[in-house]
Order: sequence, then structure tokens, then C-alpha cells
Amino acid sequence: MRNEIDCRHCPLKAMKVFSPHTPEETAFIHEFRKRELHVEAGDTIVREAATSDDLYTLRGGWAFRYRTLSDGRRQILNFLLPGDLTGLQQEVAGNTPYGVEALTAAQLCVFPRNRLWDLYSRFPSLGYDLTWLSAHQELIVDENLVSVGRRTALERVAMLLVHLYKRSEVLGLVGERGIHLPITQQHIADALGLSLVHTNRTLRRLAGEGLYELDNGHLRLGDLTRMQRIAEYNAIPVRGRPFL
Amino acid sequence: MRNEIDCRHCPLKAMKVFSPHTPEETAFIHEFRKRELHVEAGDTIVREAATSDDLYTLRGGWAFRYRTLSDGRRQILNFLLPGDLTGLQQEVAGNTPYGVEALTAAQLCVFPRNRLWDLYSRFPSLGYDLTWLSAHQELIVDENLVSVGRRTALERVAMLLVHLYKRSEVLGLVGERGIHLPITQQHIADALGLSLVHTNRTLRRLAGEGLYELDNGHLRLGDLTRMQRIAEYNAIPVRGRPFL
DNA sequence: GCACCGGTATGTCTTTTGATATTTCGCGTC
DNA sequence: GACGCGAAATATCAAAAGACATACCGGTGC
Repeated sequence: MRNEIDCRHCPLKAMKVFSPHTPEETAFIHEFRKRELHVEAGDTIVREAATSDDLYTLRGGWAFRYRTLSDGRRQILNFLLPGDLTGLQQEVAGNTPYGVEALTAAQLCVFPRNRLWDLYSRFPSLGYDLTWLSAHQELIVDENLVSVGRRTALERVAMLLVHLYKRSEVLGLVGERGIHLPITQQHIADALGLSLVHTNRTLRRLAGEGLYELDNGHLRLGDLTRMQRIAEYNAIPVRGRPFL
Repeated sequence: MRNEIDCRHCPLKAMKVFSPHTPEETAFIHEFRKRELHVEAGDTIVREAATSDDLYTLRGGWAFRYRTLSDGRRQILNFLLPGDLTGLQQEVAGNTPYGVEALTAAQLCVFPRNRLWDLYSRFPSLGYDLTWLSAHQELIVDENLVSVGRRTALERVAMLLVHLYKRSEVLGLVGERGIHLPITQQHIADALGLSLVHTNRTLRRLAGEGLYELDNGHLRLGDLTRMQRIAEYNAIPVRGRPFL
């Protein structure tokens, strides 16, 4: 058994994007938390079409939500970065309508869905936060849907790169070599509704124009302005962002 | 000014899909409601990229949420049927990241977002309901994303028809001639990320195999089982479904 | 009756994207 | 240093979807 972090010292707390909790909220969250979950890259966090009684906050690392069709076609619904919450939809659907898989080693906090009522009744502020987080997830999926439905392959790829870059930036994950991008071209293809080959072609085209550089899993954007214009990217202004 | 319906006599209340409120909840909702909004088919309910302080429950009629790119390409994010709630995402994004347009004459209840805190603190149960509704919306968008990203044109169209049929069915909207489907082929195209021409061809193909009939805006499914198999449709079991 | 209009249907041709196969590259392991 | 392996890169060919043009069809208004 690993030693678990006290919520009072949650690493998310230290990031300035996230709005702080009151000491009472923190205490409740800590007590509400069932356990921590540590996984390795490639591990399944939530199995597709299984049942799960839990709610997950990704505390560190990358993961993604996906659905597969019976013949193996896979659609990545969105990428999860630190602070993202998943599992609320099971409250609606009964069983888990999608799978979640880790892209890097990742740490998650696990909460019991059957005690959600406690949370709403004792800390309405946290109830509001859950709604916020749910709406935030939907916003991202909406954006993906616009990409996949109406953007060209070039625009889609540009969009994905800019979007992930920006999300990482907000979390303070931009380093010397840009951001760490722990995904393969297959992941990009599955997120954008493209074939692997066409994804490769399109990436090559963007790289050929010097719009991005990828070395060893580290992404740097060569011409952010132009990328944003291609992608027609509109940043969502991040105000105080809650987390659980 | 039209005369407004008292929430105690809300038509949604009468439908058995929706779980009932306590009298106190109903009283609060009635007092919380800012006003009713009645629109005609084709009217814009929420303007894209504008600001809106409101939350909307669609009480009757059909509508859809959409986003457009600068050159006019439009993606329909999802169709709204009675009981659907929209506007929560503005809480996250600041301004409205999408537009909402009526497909039929429609009635909506308008709630002030700036009094949401009241709702969460005084009626945690309603706070929970809002989260539920938000998660429900996301589930639908997820499904659309899978369609647009990974299903073939034929599968997509089948999926859309089955999905809308089933959603109508749950609401008790199946009549003698099937369900009322107040959308044009252009709407289908924009929802599925297809061109108008290709949508038409695909519809023709489905109709040719006797899988559906459309007369005068009324949809009947000829071979529901086969349609579901083509679409790989998995119904979400509807348990007690909340509304506001 | 006829022009008009939105929506539907179709034919023809072009472009984009996908499928398949093969090669290359980077990297860890023996 | 040779081998193996997953990912990336490319070439060739095929299929799916889009663009454009045009026709049709059922209302509406004059």
C-alpha cells in the first residue's frame, strides 16, 4: 500500500488556476475520498461497459476517455489532464458508457458515487463545483464534435495541438522543450476521426510548414498565431476553476 | 403578455419519465423562474457568441444547439427535446459558446444564472438534478461524437433516426403516424458532419431498403431491429429523470 | 394558371480520405 | 553490433464523400 496524500497538501491546490477550498471543504473532501489510485501508462482506469461506483479526479498525469464500436473502431472523446473529473455520467447511464485509459503514469483520487448526496446536502458549494466540472467537460466535447464534424483534416490536427498546448499551459506544464505530449499518432487519429495514415500525412504537412516541432514526445508550436488561425481556436477564458 | 403556466401544472410533470418534485421544490422552481419564453419555428433562442444570463428548460417543442465556423460551416451539437436543459456551459465559458434555435414553435422556462447559488444552498436536491442534466447532455454529445468520428454515413444516419425516435418515444410522442420529425436534410447533414447531397443519397438508400418512411414530417421506422443493428444503438436506460 | 420558393432528388466529376503494403527510424535488449 | 519492436513515414491504389449543376415537387401568392 502506498502512502496517500492528505488533501490539505493536494498538488492541485498549489496551482493557481484552481480556486481554493475552505478548510471545511478540504476536510470533507479528504474524508469523502475513498482511496487513491496509481496507474502506469497504458493501464485501463475504467473499463468500457462495466459498472463502476466511483468518481475520479485526475490529480497528475494524462489519460483519455474513449468508446469503441463492436468491430474495433475507436473514438477518443477527450483527453484528461490534471484537475479533470470523470465518472458523473455513470450516474445517468447506469453502467459506464466509455472507457478511460492512462497515457502516462497517473494518480487519481477515487470518490464513492453512492455518497454524493452527502456532498450535495452538506456542501452545496461542492455540488455547484461538480456541475461546473460537468459543464466544462461537455464544453470540451462540444469543441471536439465541431472539429470532427466540420473541420478539415488539417484544421483538426492544428486544433488538437493548439488545444492540448493551451490546456497544458494553463496548468503550468510548459517547460524548456514545450509541453510533454504523451500520445501517438494513433491517438490523434482516434480523437479526430481520421485514419492513421492520413493523420501522419497531415502532421507532416504542418511540420513541413514549420508550424510545430515534436522531439521525443515534447511539443513546441512554431507559429502559434498561425496555428490558432488555421484551427479557428478560441480560448475559453479560465476564471476560478474548481476541482474536487 | 401571455399568461404563464404555474409550475404546479407544468406539463412535464404529467409525463411519467420525469421524477416528481416535492411541493417545496415546485414552489421554489416557480419562484426561481424568471419568465416563460415562447418562440416560433426558426427563431433564435440563444445567439451564438453573445452573452446570456439565463438557463433554459425546453418545456415543449424541438430545438437544437449549434456552432458555426467563420466561413459558415455549421455543426449541430445536439437536438433538444422537452425536458432538456441548456445554458449551464455559459457558467464556465463566460459568453455563450453556441447558439440555440427552435425547430418548431416552442415554450421555454427561463431561469437566472446569477441566482444559482440560492438553488444549490436551499435545495441541494435540485443542485444534484442540475448536475444530472448536465451529465445527461454530455452523454448525448459523446454519442454524437462517436457517430461523426467513427461511423460510416449510413450508420450515422441510421443512428440519428433511431436516436431521435427513441427519445421521442420515451417522452410519449409516438403517434399514429410515428413521431413528428421537424428537421430538414440540411439539419441532418449538419448534425452528422456530412454534405447535404451525401445525406440525401444515404437517406435514399435507407428508405430504399424500407428501413424508414417519412411522410410529411412524420417518421416511422420500418425495421427497428435492423436499424438498431446498423447504428449499433444502445439505449440508455431511463430511470427517474429529473427536470427543472 | 403561373411564377416563386424551400426542400428534395440525381447525375457527373473532383477531392479528400481510407486501405494496404512496405520501409525507415529510434530505442532497448541480448 | 545484431535483433526485435512499436511508432512513424511513404507509396500506390480504392472508396467515400464533397462540389456543382440541374431537375423535380408540393405549397403559396398573385
